[in-house]
Amino acid sequence: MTLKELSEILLPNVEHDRKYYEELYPERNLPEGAIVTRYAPSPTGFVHMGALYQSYISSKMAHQTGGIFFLRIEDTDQKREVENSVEMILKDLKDFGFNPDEGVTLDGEKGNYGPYTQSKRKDIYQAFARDLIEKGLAYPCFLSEDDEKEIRDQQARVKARIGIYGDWARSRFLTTEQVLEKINNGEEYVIRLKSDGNFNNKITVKDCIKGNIEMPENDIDVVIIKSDGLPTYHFAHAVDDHLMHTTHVIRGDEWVSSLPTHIALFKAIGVKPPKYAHIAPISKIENGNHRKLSKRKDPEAAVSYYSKLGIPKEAVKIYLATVANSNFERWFDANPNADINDFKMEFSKMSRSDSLFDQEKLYNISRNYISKLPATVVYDSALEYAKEYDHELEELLVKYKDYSIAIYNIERERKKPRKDYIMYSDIKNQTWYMYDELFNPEELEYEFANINDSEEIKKILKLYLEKYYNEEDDESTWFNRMKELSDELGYASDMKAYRENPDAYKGNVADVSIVLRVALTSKAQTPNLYNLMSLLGKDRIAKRYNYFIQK
RNA sequence: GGCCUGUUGGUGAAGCGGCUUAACACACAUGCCUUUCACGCAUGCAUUCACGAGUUCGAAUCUCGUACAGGUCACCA
Repeated sequence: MTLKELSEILLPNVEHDRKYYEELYPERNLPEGAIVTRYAPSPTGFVHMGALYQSYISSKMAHQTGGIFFLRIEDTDQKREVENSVEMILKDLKDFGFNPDEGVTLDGEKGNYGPYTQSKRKDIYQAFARDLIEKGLAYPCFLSEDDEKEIRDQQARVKARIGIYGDWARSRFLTTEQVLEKINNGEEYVIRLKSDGNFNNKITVKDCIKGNIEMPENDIDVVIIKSDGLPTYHFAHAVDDHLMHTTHVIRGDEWVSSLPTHIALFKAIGVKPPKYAHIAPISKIENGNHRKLSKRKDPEAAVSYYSKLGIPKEAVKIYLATVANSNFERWFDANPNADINDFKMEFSKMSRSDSLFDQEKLYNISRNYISKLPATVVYDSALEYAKEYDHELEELLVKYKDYSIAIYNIERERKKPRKDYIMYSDIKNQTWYMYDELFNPEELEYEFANINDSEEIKKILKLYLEKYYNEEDDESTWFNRMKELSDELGYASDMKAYRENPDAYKGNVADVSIVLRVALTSKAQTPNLYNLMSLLGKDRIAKRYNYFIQK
């Protein structure tokens, strides 16, 4: 019996042969230097920072070279599949603007190199596996789970390397007759690579990020087709990235140790491996040790965590860019008005070791990002946020659109804007007192400071309303009136004079202004009082002050 | 245990043989400015690049060893 015939018995029902598929997916016609990358997640739940980071780098590297970024779903382990994962992945990629040019998309598949879901490519993998069997580069293995355990135990006993290789790969030595007999007995089998590698040989792989990595050559007879007929990750990677003409495989560095396997597989298939870029993980520190950010253990690892907080997507992107390329921040400072997509990302600037996820830094970036936004954009984003997470805020924003925009505009659209909000969930905490619906004096705690005697407070408020407040005043007039008020009541209007001789006064204009501020908003710290007063208007000011005067 | 990788301040890190008495940013601290806060400005914050040895006129940068950390050794990706 020929090997070809054997391959047909081993993998029956294969529709096409390898040659057919090679012709189906010709070389891509791309400009010189264009990079083809992919993001190839398993559908196992929500997207976390590490995955987002990876997809960012992949899409960026492809797009800045005029290449292709595609999405492939690696669902060859059906036990681990989580429902709706693909939808979640797609949504996050879209929200962040890491749109795949090809592959699985919201409205079906796109591109000429599909299918892009591995479970739909079974025939392709089997065609390639048949080809390997035919060439004597792969063989069926009938080792059961128990057999493998026994081999492992024995290897441990004699201190040999663990694995199915060399003489340990017992099914390698089966005759065709024995193979046929086992099949007839209904024994299950997998297809393994018949490795011709030597562990004592060294191979060198040039990683785009980590540089040259020297490793022993693979001599393990890795499984390429599982007993359910689906490929292992390793084999699917080799076949898919060959057929889809991926130029750069960008993935987490937990994969570097399987590099020898992958190199061996590409060699068996007879094609040149793609370039590899293994990115270091984003970690957190726990009990003094670095630990990769985990989907299960770290809620702050979920991309959705930041949506709930109202951190703008752009800010997250900027943060990821600073982690990805150490020179990004410099560039961003130098080009404050540039589109961050114009930044040229480079593999050579990526860290070889893991980075600690720095929430403070993310928040700082977010704060700066929001501070530079025009008030109308802050409004739109806040509304979008409120619609999903805060309906009370949503109602207020809808009802008082222009008013809200005016609030956000206080000390905003200028060179050095205020930086009040880190995230959209901060907005209500910092502006609630501007809305009568949320301002109920009976329930408030007023944060009076130096001046807290209620008679004195009454006196200040009363005099201010009667004599010094005028809605028409511009800011400097308004401030001068406050100074006059201070003088009349024995508070220093000149801070320098006060500092030189504090005992000569009851206090100073700052103390007085705090009374006016707290009585109006209940808070000791607010944006510019003049602006707040202008927005609240005469009637509301009088109403809020009279609450104290009549108390 | 084998194989691979990494280790620069509280954090992200730059630097990759002399221009480094270690850049920049975040955080922190102090002061100034100021009607509060925030902003802004100024200053401070690693005598030293895990440790030890070696190469060199010269090392954070090259080599070796040690320690520590991470990854990986599946019919999971």
